[in-house]
Amino acid sequence: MARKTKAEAALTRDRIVTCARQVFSREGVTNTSLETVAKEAGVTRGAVYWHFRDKADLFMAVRQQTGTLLRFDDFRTGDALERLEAGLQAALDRLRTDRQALETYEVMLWKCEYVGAFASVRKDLMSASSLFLTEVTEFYGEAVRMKLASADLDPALAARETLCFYAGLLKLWLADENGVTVRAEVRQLITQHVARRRLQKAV
Amino acid sequence: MARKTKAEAALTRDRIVTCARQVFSREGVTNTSLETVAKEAGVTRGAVYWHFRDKADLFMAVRQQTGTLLRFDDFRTGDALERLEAGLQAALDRLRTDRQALETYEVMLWKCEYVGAFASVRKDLMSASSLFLTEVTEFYGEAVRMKLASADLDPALAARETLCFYAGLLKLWLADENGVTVRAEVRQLITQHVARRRLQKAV
DNA sequence: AGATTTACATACAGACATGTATGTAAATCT
DNA sequence: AGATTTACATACATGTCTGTATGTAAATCT
Repeated sequence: MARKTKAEAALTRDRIVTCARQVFSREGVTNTSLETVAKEAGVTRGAVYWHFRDKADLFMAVRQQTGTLLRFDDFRTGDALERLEAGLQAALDRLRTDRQALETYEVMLWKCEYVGAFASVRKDLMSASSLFLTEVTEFYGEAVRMKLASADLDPALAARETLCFYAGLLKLWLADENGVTVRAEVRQLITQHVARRRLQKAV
Repeated sequence: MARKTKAEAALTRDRIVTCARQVFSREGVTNTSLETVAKEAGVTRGAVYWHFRDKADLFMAVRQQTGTLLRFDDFRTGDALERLEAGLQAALDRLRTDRQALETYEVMLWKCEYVGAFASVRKDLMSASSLFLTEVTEFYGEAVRMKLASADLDPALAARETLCFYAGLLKLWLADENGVTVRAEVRQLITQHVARRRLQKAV
């Protein structure tokens, strides 16, 4: 077949990744055949196997294309607890407004089996959790030092609770299609969660 | 083949369910073939198809065999917050001590794609979440009435936060094989989560 | 300008899973 | 005791997916 320009090839690759995400989210990772992805992208499996080693590799590309939801570095203003809340709110905001992010995370949390080649992805997720813990522990440490939070707040333990809260919130938010469980009140939920750690400000 | 007694047949069915759970947890639901399950159980696919319509049906049986983790009704002593905590602790205790429960929940949370015939299972899980909300909202309502918690604690909102916490805790606990993220401190985590809702008892 | 890659499409070979149809001997029913 | 189910095992028919091998015309390199 006629060889494509490097730029065209990059576009093809990107189309494959985008379509893979959509098919994954419709049919689940294990059930999607590379044939389906290829057709959706207007190419053949030849193109898919040219750009990616196998389905697991393609899955990694889907994750990378979307990137990470939570980026506390984006928030530099306000006290530690305000920055923590801003980061969490922004993550959930992105799910609400960015369809790509929504699809990717729905695949990761509800439509993927972490087995075989995908077991390593689960370890990745746990590494991300460890990073989360480090960052949030830092926030709580600062909050205690600045007297925003009670002196007997254990930063590491509180961070773990926040991690659980966040993980569960993501998972439930994605599944809560009619909004009755958590979707309608995400904002308040996050605000309240952080506020509960603040001194003298029971909610 | 020689017909089995009703009792023998029931044993066969149970063996199939047990083996299905193990294979699911090893290979993921989508990747397990009924042939593998059958072999593991010492029968042929004929037996599997006799007892179950298809893989989804078998999956339901696996869930039913294990039952539900969280049963607040088991705890009748203590105040509302104590009963809530006892329920949560018991659920995580069961994961720790009951291998069957552990396998089932690992399958449900990490090794199953909620797509196609399994989409309805996700709705089941969300229904269970609604029930959780009802029960926990009741606990918090009682806590407020009994002055265990601040009067401006919103029971419904607090219950949603607890739901997120619990969902995330389960998921992370199951993935945290080396215990660094949450497994080592589950007990404290739960205690702290509930305690934070109690008046005058910051942790 | 010629040599070499590249970016795919096409073709091939094999494995594997599913659902159903059929067979059968013993358990259960009447 | 005979008729009927039952609890499977066996056999069949079919579809689907994977990975690789090969072909090819145009980009890119020198």
